[in-house]
Amino acid sequence: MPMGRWEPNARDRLAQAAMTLFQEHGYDRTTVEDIAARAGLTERTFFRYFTDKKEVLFGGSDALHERIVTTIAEAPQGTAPLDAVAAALEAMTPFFKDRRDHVRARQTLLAAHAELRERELIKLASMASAAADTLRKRGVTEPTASLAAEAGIAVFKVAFERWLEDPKAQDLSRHIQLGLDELRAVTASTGTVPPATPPQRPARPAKASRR
Amino acid sequence: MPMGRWEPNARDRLAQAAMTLFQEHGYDRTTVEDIAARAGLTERTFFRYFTDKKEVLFGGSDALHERIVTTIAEAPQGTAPLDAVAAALEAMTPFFKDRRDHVRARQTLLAAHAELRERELIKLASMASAAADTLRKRGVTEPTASLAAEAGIAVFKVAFERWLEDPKAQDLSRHIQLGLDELRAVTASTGTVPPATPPQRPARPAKASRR
DNA sequence: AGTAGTGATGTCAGTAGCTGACATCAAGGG
DNA sequence: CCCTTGATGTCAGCTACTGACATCACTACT
Repeated sequence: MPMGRWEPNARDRLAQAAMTLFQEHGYDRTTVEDIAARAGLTERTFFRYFTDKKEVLFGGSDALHERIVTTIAEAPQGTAPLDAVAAALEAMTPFFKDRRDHVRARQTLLAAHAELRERELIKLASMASAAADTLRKRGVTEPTASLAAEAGIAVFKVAFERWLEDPKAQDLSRHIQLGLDELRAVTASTGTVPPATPPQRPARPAKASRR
Repeated sequence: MPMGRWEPNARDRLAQAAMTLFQEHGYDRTTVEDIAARAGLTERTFFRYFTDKKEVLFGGSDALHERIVTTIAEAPQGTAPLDAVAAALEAMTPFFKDRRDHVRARQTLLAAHAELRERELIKLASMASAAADTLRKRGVTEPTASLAAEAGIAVFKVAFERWLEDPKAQDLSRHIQLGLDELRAVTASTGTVPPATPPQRPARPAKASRR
């Protein structure tokens, strides 16, 4: 069984080399050439696999993207938009399960580099947009589709962050559920008519005010 | 009254020069040197005012940021989190009023350049984060604060987009109001129980490759 | 077998975004 | 009148990224 002319999995090798070097020497003190060299390739080849130096940290995002779309597309007839989105968020969790440490290391990098956070945000936005598209194909109209999708991503962002920090290490899935509940609570009973009964959590007892 | 040694408003001149050149020749065929030259300055000086070539398109964002924070901080005691955020969104609208054409031209640029959209997204995220901080100072706990803030930004994104496309040219303010209402509708009455009546017909699950 | 094609990679040269270090020079204060 | 200061200019350099072209093992077809 002759091996190919080149070592296989160039893409993965590059991604791994990058992650290692970023952690060892920091993001900006690692040049693309360094990464390529460590993977046994050249800079030019790196840019054939990744459009960007940043992109090397976002390998799994296509798979996530697809998972979201198919999950929403396959939701049972009559599922409410936000429930379809919730199902999609749920369907994302396996990608992170048992990888909390790895994910956390990645987040540390993102926290230190705005350019990387920018990339993360546009990936999330692109997922929201795809989710909205899919909802629209199911007959959901605007602005409902976009709002359900964007709200879902908002929940995911918050849940994800809390999952990473959770000392009790509860499932991401659990945090998503909590986030959704909290979103419903936050949007319920507000607007022009204040609730008769104060919600929960009065840090400072205050008189009800209207707007 | 002798003028200063240099023409005043270097920053504004740079921003204007950039906008003009971007529209005339496109974003990436305009070099920073071009921009600086048109403003009667040098490339080096450009980078003293803007960290980035991209940043030159995001001049007003600090003012917006501040407006959000102060509006939330000054909301009456007892205002529900989402209502405080809604007030902040409302307070942003004057920045755009009567500038729809200019804003639209800017959006055209963003639409064509992912790097610019990334920057826009991180600005919005930073506003959400600031809004959440301010809510927290008012005694709102996590994850309520973050969710209210992120949901608010989600509403703003959708409202903003619809405002730009609205053939009836209704106020941004109006679109925000509609967005908030729709958000409340989307999050209400959902959860585990789907509605009895199915919505409209979905399109056939089609093969679509994104990205 | 011989040959032509294909695909992943390498080589090279060039552009432009961005930075650090240092120079300049008018305005204002003492 | 000198000294400081702040906005700008000059210069050199790094590196992310791109286009054009070369290479060369492997494949497929004749």
